[in-house]
Amino acid sequence: MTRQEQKERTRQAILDAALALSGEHGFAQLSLRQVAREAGIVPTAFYRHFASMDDVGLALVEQSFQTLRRMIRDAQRDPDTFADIIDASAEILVRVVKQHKAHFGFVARERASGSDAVRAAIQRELELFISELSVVLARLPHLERWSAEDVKLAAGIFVRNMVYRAEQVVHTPDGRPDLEEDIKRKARREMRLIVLGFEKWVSD
Amino acid sequence: MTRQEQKERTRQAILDAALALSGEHGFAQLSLRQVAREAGIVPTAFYRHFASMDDVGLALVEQSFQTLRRMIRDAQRDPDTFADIIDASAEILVRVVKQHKAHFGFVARERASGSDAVRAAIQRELELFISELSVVLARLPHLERWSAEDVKLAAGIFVRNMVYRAEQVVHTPDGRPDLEEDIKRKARREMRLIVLGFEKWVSD
DNA sequence: GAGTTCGGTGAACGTTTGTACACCGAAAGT
DNA sequence: ACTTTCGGTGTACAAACGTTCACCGAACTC
Repeated sequence: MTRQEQKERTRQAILDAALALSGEHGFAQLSLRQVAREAGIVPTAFYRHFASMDDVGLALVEQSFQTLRRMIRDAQRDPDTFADIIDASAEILVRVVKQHKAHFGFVARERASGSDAVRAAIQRELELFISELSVVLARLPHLERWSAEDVKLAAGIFVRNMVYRAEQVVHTPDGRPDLEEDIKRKARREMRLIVLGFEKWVSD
Repeated sequence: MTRQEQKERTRQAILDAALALSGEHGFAQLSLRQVAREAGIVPTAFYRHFASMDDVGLALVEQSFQTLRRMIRDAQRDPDTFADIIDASAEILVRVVKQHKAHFGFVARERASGSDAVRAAIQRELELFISELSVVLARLPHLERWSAEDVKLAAGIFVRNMVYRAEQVVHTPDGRPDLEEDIKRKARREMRLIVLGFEKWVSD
């Protein structure tokens, strides 16, 4: 195994360990030694990869949002998405969040409580996500004539509501399809209610 | 000074210390010794008032939501509230959150990242708040015929959006009325957009 | 006024923490 | 084949942690 491969592997082990452990008691209270132990290395070896735990946090933000982006890309390829964009969104939301509970849980938790650097990084990524959704929304029937600001406002409401429902999915125990269906149903209805406002909004 | 008075005073000092310190690095990473130091007592004296830091967290949740409740009660007394309920809500939101940044910051942070007990307590209080808002919303022109579930759905969207704007206010530096105005404006427009959907919603 | 209650004290313990340092051995560079 | 690079190791130390215990003195009870 080349040195580069091995290094990347250990780096990922640290990230995996941090992500797994942060699910139990929050990222901020992880100790460097704890993470190193879980990653199978000695504490001092940690410094060969990250300068501090804060850097690990930033790397996890990046990794988590890569997951999110992949989800969006795949969703847009799926032909079902265009049949009913709301039904498809609710479906995808629950499925993907369930698949990546650790990443989404991390983002949900650290969005409000992480270090300044981590919080800022998450905030930036979410803004980016809102911008991307704005592009999609702008093509909807009633929104063609809206100002860019208004489209972003609507996208923001959408995204924040989805973040909330994603949090719920994260905290839903596995093997409870009834609870998942309930979340999907609520998410759908919420989106529908918001969309209804679109028709009557007078953009300035 | 009676013993009871003194005890209550120290207890409050612990809560104040924990609230103030948690503003910097999050409640979970506070140490008992740190809080005791800030409160002006010796670590062991802490145990005369709380069994653990977790209990302090629960007490802070209660105190924070008392603040919120007082805000709602006062708002409903204010005659301006009924002139335009949306304008008034945005105004009150920013004013009160600014006045109690520590409490609202605590709730925002711990809502997603606190211990299970603290998170559950906050979740319960927010649900309660949504129920109360539902009662108010149910009297609005278009919502009279809605099912209880639908009213709650709408109230949930409202509250979650306000929580987000409250988070923003918490992170807004003092003495920036321009930023505050911007938040108010966005909050107003978001509420208006959501309300527009009310007229067309068909409740089942 | 004697006796009890109880909030606060101070020393002490065993852990865990972050980080420094010198060192090793295999991969990479020559 | 040599030297260099570098990810990982083991020891070490001072600091902070939660919790225990015996103890003090002023506010309470009677």
